[in-house]
Amino acid sequence: MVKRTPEQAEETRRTILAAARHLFETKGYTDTSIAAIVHDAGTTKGALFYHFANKEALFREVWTEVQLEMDAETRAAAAAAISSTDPYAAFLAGTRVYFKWASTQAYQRIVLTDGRAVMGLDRWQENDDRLGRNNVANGLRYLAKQGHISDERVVPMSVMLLNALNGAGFSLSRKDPGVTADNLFEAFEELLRGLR
Amino acid sequence: MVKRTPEQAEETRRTILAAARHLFETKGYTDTSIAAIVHDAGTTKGALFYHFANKEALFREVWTEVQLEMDAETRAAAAAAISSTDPYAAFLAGTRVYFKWASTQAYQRIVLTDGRAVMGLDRWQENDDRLGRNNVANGLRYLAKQGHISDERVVPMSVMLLNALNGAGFSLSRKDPGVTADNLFEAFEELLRGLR
DNA sequence: GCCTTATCATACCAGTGGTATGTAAAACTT
DNA sequence: AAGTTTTACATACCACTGGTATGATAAGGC
Repeated sequence: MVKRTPEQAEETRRTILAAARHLFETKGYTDTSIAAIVHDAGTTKGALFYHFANKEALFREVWTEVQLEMDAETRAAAAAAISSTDPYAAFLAGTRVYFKWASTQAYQRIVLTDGRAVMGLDRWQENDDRLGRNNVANGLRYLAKQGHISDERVVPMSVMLLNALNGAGFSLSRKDPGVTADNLFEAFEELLRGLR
Repeated sequence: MVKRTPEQAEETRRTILAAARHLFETKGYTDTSIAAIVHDAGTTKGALFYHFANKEALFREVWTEVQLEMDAETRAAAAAAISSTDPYAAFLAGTRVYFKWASTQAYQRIVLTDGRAVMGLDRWQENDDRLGRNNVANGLRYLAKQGHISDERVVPMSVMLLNALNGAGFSLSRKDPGVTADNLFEAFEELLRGLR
């Protein structure tokens, strides 16, 4: 049997994506061969190259998948934490969830480490601006509207704060001595509240 | 002629390193083939694999070379800017030079982007801790000793600030609208002076 | 003057991402 | 219902890659 129903085709597509995601996460992009992916997925290269243009396109789909999951979770956390007493509350809740993601191997390898190297900087920016940084910028814009930080600081600050969180995630996962999720995030909070 | 004098051997080694550095900088690690390197260097694979264990080892030497140049320049700038009136002066002078490096294509591709992906996180950390982050940590330790920031903040802050600068470099080189080297660095300075 | 050894050059190899082609079943046409 | 087209793969193949094994030649020590 070679031809499947559309549902079956979607199924093999998802199977390939799942196998690729797992391998990209554990072994990295370059150390993951197409042969290994289709082996784990229980299919062949024919199926893979039918569903995806090439290895990089497959990676981009995995990358986007991870980013969308992160995005949804951080937005939800921020929305749920909106407070009338502390204008920083929603922003901090969102960043705390993002920080949790940035500490996972999946996010580090797929999104942060390999993502930049595999797709060029341009494509990475294009996607990351939309998903990652834009949320930070929106949060800062809200703080600016409340008068807590200055307007023209929003853009440069969003870049730096997002990257600060990425670095914090790396630091945590590498178990730097004397570093915990809590004291890292406290430091970040201090950084943020110090602004004017 | 196949055998050379030691000086000639060193020369070919340097030629290979230079060709590799140029290609890694302009085309990236994966899009640079060994064949292209030895072609540009005017030698053969035999010479390359005699002088370097493998492609990754060659890359690591290039990486270290770039990092050492950056390190020397930032240290010099910081040392030259030590001031009795402003305790932040030396630190800011050093970070300003680092920021300039972080805006160059060479540093972005070789050190920041490909570096993490090619050598694993472990090796990258190991080297980056020594060269990049350690300088930031030392600067912060100095500020802590003066009582401007708290001691236990030094480590987490050094991670976050270094990554903030990296991000700033990316942002600058991608020409984000309304972003200049000056206003980026002013934002960073504000971030730093906001600490206590 | 011989022998060892450093410094390459060349031929070769296994594995890689990617393509061309074959093929069977589903879906559409009439 | 039969025939045709198209989808969803499977298989065989290819150019190229990093890396290795082997060969060659001159330098340097004895």
